[in-house]
Amino acid sequence: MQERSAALREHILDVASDLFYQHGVRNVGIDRIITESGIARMTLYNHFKSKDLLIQEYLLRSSRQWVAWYSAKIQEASQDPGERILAAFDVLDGWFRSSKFRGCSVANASVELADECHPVAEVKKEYHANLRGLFRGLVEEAGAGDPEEIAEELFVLLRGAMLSAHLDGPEGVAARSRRSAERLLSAHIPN
Amino acid sequence: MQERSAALREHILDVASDLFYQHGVRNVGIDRIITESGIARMTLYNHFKSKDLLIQEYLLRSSRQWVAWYSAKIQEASQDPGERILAAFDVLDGWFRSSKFRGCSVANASVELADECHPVAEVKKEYHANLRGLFRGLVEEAGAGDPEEIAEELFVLLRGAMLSAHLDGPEGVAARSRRSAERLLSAHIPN
DNA sequence: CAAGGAATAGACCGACCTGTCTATTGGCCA
DNA sequence: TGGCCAATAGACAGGTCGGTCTATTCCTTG
Repeated sequence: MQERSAALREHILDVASDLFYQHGVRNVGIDRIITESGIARMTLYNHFKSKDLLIQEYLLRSSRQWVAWYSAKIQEASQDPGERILAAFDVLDGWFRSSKFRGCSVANASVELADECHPVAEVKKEYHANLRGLFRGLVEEAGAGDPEEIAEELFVLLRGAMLSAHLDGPEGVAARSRRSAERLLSAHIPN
Repeated sequence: MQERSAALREHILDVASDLFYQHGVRNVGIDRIITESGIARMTLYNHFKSKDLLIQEYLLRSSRQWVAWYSAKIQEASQDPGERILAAFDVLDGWFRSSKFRGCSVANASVELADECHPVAEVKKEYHANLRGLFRGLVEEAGAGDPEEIAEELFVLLRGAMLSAHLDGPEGVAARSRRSAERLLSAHIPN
């Protein structure tokens, strides 16, 4: 039965992901992951070749999961395309306020692993492409003037909001970013 | 003559600041600072009690210098209060494009030193207060509707722009953030 | 039951880290 | 010239890190 082995691998990745996100990839050592997941050292190294690759897998999974969650939240928030864009910022509030929130996993890891671009760079690329695509889709649906431009402006706004909520706390950040988005859009759709 | 000692201290702080900003505070060890500044180990520890305090002093100095530079650049960019706010984003372009640019030193260090809030927290507080004050002053001068709200929105925009330029490169980021600011303001001052 | 593969505990290695200590050298002032 | 303090080079300690190796135990399947 190799399900057990696969489940164990998932468990390790779960524990590592929590620790990496909560304390940063550089502040969490292999020993801690081993201890908290209750497995043997060699079990980890049998499933993951190195810490760097473990980090890469953590980032890949968490970023994809987040984009999927974010996209779904937006979709179910509203049917109106214009409202959907604004909902993309309302939706952040709950996330920002959750005790687990600690900013963007990809951005954090990119900052922590400044020099060694190896594992993070690819994930960052895919993640940002997906997120940009999501925003572009929303803007195109809403039929605003220049989708590329508006989507990019909203993307920068999202980044600022995530960083602000991380560094200063969640209070009012999501609501304010929604108002910003509102104003950006109203300037783009002048009717 | 204690000038020599003070100058040496400045030199160490200069070298350490460059390294910390360029590669991250966690990715630069004491040994590297010693080697690249050409001083003895004990000289460093005679001037700075610990690496954490050296980091704190680096952040304090660099953040104050940056706010002073940013403020001056904005002041000299335009006399018109409304234009000045927009100039606050134009001005970023040169900085983003400089080869030394690697994002916001305070934000980076805050992410790197996630758990140990000791040295960074105070600096972060002062830095953000100064920057918020700067924006509030600009908005108040321009006489827009709700200075607190607008300044805060612009602040989030600035953060997003700095992070974007850091992670994705400088191309177009400053110009786009200026357009965003333009739209935010035009929505606030509807005349 | 027997065999084989995976998980286990833990010793171990070399590298790196911050910080301390010592013994020596060099420059400034009385 | 003699004395004082700071800077120097480098050894050293204690800790953490990522990663390897081994010997043992457990579980599943034939």
